[in-house]
Amino acid sequence: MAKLSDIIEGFIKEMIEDAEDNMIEIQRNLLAHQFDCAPSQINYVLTTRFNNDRGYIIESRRGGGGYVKIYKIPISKNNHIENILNKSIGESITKSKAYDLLDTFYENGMINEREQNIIKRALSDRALAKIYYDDRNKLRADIFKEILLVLLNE
Amino acid sequence: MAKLSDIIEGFIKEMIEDAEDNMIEIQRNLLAHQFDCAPSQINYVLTTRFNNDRGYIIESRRGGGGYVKIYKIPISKNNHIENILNKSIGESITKSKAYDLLDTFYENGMINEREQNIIKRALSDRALAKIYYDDRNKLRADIFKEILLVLLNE
DNA sequence: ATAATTAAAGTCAGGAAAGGTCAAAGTCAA
DNA sequence: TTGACTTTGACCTTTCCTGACTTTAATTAT
Repeated sequence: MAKLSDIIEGFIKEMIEDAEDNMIEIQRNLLAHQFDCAPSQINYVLTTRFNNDRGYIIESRRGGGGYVKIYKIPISKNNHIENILNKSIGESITKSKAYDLLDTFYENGMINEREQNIIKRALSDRALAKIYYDDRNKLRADIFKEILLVLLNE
Repeated sequence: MAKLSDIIEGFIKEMIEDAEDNMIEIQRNLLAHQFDCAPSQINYVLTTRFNNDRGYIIESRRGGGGYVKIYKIPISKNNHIENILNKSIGESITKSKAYDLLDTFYENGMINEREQNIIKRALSDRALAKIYYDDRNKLRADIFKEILLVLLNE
């Protein structure tokens, strides 16, 4: 008996395959109703199956006319970066390692100076100062991977 | 099903585009009647879509012969960012408010699309998912402010 | 002139329609 | 039988839209 989450995952993936632009828009409650499950299970599927490690970006809005958009980022250009995403960054990354990677990206012409500055600021200890040291590197990894998907896109 | 408020927003923006002096004058009740909605919905659209942060100024008069004037004001980059830094962000900022500001930056040519996407990813709920909801907006404000400093110095 | 009437626009609380969070309970394989 | 993964439900937040009530200004009647 395949697990429901797997079925929903497959269903969403098919929808994305069929879409022209690697993006779909769903309504959480509607989908939950189709699969006769709790709406929050849709969130579970999204966070476990459509996360940034797997190359997906999610955007959503609440309120009347709300929606959930799922983008699949095509990563073909450079598997070098794919490795970085999964191996060099992983669960956790220090500031200096992150900055090193960004320097490399800059030298390779993947990002310009201004982009480099923006990303460094976003990952800086100052920006993340409120987070306890133990958790900071994990958070930094999350933010970095999310940003990388933008750089990888196309 | 596009939301009515979005449709009204688009309609007003087109009117402003077509105007020579970046200013239009409307009548609230008339517009409400055109779109078959409550007059107060026009106010809702004005306050959510044509506010200061987005670079608009509203001026109106009640009573017979009343009117609503909407001005689009040209915003100078540094001034605008400083205002945002001082007034609109503060200790804490929601995702949707931050995204809204970024949309305005983009529309005014202060950032390009890729920069917009990078910053949106960095401030997304996904990137900050590990942080408990209550603290997330505070962290988002910290990161956003750091990033804005980069945009200021160029 | 003053008062009454009419014609605007503004405010605000609240309902409805979405999606989000988190912890507890359930399931299942090793 | 324990630990990882799944499922659920109670509660929360955001966004949209409306209607009753208020305020202000112009017009008309006295």
